[in-house]
Amino acid sequence: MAEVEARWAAKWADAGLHEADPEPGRPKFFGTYPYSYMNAFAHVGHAYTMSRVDFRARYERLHGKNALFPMGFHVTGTPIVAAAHRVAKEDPVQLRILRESGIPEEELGKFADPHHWIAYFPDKWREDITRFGMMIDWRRSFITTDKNPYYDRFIKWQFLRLKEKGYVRKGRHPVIWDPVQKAVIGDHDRAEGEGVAPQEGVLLKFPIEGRKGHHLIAATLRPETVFGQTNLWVDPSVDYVELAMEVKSPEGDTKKEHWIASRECAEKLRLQDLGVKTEVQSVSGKDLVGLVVTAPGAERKIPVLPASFMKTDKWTGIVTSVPSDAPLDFVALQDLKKDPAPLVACGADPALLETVAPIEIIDTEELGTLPAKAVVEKLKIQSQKDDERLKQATEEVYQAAFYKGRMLPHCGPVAGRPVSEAKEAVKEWLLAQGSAHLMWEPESLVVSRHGHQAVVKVVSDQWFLAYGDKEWKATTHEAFDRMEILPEVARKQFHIVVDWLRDWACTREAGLGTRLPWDEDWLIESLSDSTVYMAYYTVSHHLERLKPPADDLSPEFWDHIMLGKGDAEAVATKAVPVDEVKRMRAEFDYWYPLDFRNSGKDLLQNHLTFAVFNHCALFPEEKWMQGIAVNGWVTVDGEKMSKSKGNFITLRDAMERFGVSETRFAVASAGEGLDDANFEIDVAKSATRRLVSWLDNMMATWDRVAKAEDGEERGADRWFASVLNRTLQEVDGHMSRAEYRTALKVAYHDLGRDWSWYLKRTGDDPLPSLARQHVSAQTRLLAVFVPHLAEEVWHHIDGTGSVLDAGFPAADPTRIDPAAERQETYFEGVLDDIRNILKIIGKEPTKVYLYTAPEWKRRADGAIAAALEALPPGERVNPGTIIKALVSDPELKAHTKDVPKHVNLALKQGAGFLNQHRRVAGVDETAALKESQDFLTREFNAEVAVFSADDPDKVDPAGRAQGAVPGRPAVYVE
RNA sequence: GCAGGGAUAGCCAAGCUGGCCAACGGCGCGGGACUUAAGAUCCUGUCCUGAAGAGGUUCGGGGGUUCGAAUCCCUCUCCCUGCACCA
Repeated sequence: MAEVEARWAAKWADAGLHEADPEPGRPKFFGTYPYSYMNAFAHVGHAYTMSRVDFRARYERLHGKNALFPMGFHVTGTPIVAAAHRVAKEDPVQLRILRESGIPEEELGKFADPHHWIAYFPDKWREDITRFGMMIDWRRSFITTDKNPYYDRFIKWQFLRLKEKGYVRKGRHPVIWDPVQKAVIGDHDRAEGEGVAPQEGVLLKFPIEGRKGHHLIAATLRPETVFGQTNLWVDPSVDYVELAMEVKSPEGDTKKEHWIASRECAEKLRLQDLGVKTEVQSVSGKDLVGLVVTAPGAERKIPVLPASFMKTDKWTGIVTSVPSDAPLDFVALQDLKKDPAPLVACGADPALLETVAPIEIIDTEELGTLPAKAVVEKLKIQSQKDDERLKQATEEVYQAAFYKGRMLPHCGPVAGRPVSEAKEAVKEWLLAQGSAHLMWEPESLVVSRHGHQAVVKVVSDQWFLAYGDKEWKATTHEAFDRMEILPEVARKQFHIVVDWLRDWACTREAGLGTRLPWDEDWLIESLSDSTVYMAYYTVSHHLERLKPPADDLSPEFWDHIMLGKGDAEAVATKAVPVDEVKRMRAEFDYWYPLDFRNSGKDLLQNHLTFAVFNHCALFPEEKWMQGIAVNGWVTVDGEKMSKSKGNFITLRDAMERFGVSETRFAVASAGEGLDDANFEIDVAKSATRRLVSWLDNMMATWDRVAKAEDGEERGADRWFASVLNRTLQEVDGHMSRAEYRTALKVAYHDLGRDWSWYLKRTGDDPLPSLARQHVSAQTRLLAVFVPHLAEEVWHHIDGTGSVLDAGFPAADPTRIDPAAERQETYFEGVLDDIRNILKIIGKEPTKVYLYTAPEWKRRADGAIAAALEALPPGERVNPGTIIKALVSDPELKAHTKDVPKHVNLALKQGAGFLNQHRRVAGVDETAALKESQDFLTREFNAEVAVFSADDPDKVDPAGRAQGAVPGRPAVYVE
């Protein structure tokens, strides 16, 4: 088989079979796979997803379309650069990853250079994918970033135009930041805290009594609880700092203030651009204890008390205390009241404590109005050091308060409102008063690969794609409504994503990429430079051929190619003359819009949605994307693929181990729809003998029937003709809905089984014309899945052209014959009955007698069925009425005695009766069985006699014939 | 928590516009044929009972609608995925 595959792969390459050029007037199909990131080899997951496009492209081509499937390679972003950097530093983990993917030891060093990655992996991908038989037009391939000046110009054009339309905007944006390296820490650069995002807290300012303009600051995640503040906590053993600030007021002007917070906090305030001017002095925590401050929101005087539970590197190092709703505050306060020594040690008056007590602010229903107290008592928390249980308690209080709680009447502007609303409202209210600011902190600990604890920096000149824009969203919704989405359930998901998508930070400081045309300090981020590049495929091969200076590709050039704006003459250059400009414009216009894009479901909420947004923004409606298909992850034998489990299979491994066609077969069988697909090793392994025997059988069958003439048509022939033609219709439907696994099941497994049954039924004597149709049709169906083998068979039976251009096997609807199929189903039912009897009596038969039902029962059943069908819904049959009607039928007069019994038997089956009656409609049971007598004799190795119960000469040693009913002949074996 | 999707026989997995469903198909397992043998292949069986084609109990738990429910409704339990600035 490997020989067949290699031979055809070479021939296809020579003939340029997979290259597609515009053919005006011929319908086209343009399908794409989102180019993969080039930091590793292709694995079976990639193979699964790209095979969806390959199958579809082949299917469309069989249907006569001019099908284009191009593929590029993505290198934008930081991972390659970061990985190369790690190689340079001889990071053992990184080196092991490369070694394990099969890179020879002596070449490892080359990977210290990012450029080696972007040269090496695209080559390997192309090799693997070509061998895998993907129908790709490689002339159009390219890589991203400024390493490809043409693509670079294209992306610049895209961003320039997006900006003009107001879709690229500048704004502030929090990022996870390494304060020592002074760099953003992406997920892949983290030693700890993968997936952790910045979290917004509300920074509260507490004016110190008697010191105008001086504030202690504390942060809270629950601004709605400000009404319950009773005190502040500071750590007496810590040195805080006093900062001179220039703070933005809500009105927009700046105000000079002094803030006191932890030393670590000061750095964060700087990074977050909150207005730090200078550090005035260091302030001992001890000196802060005993001060009186005004609690913002509550506008109440509260004391500053000592505690030791807070960490100076979290938020401000000062904590506002709400003992009613914060278990930790409650416990700390309890402890301090029990033993005021720490307070006294700071020289403060223990009398301060007298006025401090929890204040009810929220009715949580299940936990009452003092939820912290309730939970602390419930969990029996004794100490403020009991971290584990305090965390649990806090979580429990929050759940109860946020989702079920209501603010009590004295809570100012939010009195009576649900906590879930109050939270946001209080935040806005405090901000508007100027008594609060926003501050960010990582949700949980993040440590960079350099070993530094991350903080949050607010980038102030960050560029965004305005996916939050209402009108843009509306247009995008419209596009999704019109698109073909497979599977259909994904459409709802897309609409949801469009709704919740916010502005997207689209620029980065580091990595590879295209520079923002108007602000060259910034690089366009990888999910943003890949949204409309499918359009670039339509001309990339021309640019590679002409090799113009990159400057020829002005924004106006792209306007003309992509949008048809302006004159070809105006954008033509020496290297790109007018006729070439026209050619490219025409080619874009021919292939666009994109008909189909297939990706894994992980890209649903970012890349795929972005792509539709951007198409809507840049292109006129008729060039919007037409179709998207989404597929699930790939598991191997039901387990998630992972290097550590040792079940990670690259595409080249798979082809090496199982073979090309086998891999394609297993990948097609792996799954469909949004559920995870399962690549089964056994399926891949056993595919060899399956496919070899398929190939041999097709060839042999063809040779046998190629020139033979048809004899008389038999029931089995009509049956198989019907099944075959119905199958062709079904497969067409499944393919069009991207149900490739089902398509393969029906086209290969089911049809193959039916064909075997047909051969068996006819004693290996198929009708030659039908056999020819079968071989020809199944070969063309399988050209989608195992093209090399199908090509081999096709060449054998036809010899001209590729199977890809042989046309999708059309069903002949006139050959679909439900009666013939009913007859076969009937016959199989009889077979089952006989087998069942033999199984129960447990002996080998020597003679089998079959008696079909007498005519009068058939007539009676017709009347019963009619009566049942005429029955108004909800009413029960009255057997008496039917019996009366039947006995008055002159045709049934002779059987008056047997009618009641028959009717009762029939009605006892309930709904089953009607089904069975319909199943044998139009079947001549006696003829059907007689025709199959030879078959039955072979099958049971016994003499088989068929009689009608009406036959006066029947042989009926056991008197069974009377038991025959229509559809269920009586059986007697001896 | 929010959003979306699930729960089917030993496992995987169809069905889910209500009746043709004891429930497609695959794997696994039993029996048989072939073979010196193993493997492969083919046939056959695989919820329980049954010496005549039958009956009984099943499609996460509970309740309901209906002549009839794996399929519709309610409810409970459990599971998966996403909640982003990362390719």
